[in-house]
Amino acid sequence: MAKRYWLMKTEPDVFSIRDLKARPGKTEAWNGVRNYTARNHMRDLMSVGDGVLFYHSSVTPAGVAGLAVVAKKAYPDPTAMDPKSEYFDAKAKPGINPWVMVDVKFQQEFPALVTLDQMKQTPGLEGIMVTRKGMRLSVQPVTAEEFAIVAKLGGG
DNA sequence: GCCAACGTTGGC
DNA sequence: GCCAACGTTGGC
Repeated sequence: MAKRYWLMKTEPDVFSIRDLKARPGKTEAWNGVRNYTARNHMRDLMSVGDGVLFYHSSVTPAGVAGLAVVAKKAYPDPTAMDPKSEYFDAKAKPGINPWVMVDVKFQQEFPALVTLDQMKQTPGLEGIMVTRKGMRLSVQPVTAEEFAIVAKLGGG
């Protein structure tokens, strides 16, 4: 399958690019996605080697903090079946757990955040989803061109 | 199956 | 903290 590119959002207070870098193998399971569109992107379209723009949300400024890569294709997210988890979903049962996660591996942290505002002003990024008002999808597809432009802005 | 109410996201 | 946008829920 052809390599694809993604933007994945996280609140850095919860999990940041530095947390990813500090993980064993610099790899983390991307659990807690509870939106069907985002789930479908992970389950149906993501493959090992896909590029990831690692986006920090709910901070000022928000923006892409670095690059990562998909290290394992989608598999069941156990936090959905853990009553003690904040991501628990009563609909999830063994065998019918609707939620999946992928593993994501650290590639690089940008020297400076590529901010939302910067992306809005950059030619070639007119269509990137994250700049659209009200766009809150946590796993978004980006084009190879958009990925390359953001990587370059980040100094990657 | 429609759609209003509700809850959440996330930039500002 | 505000509130627009949007996804989900649930009554009908």
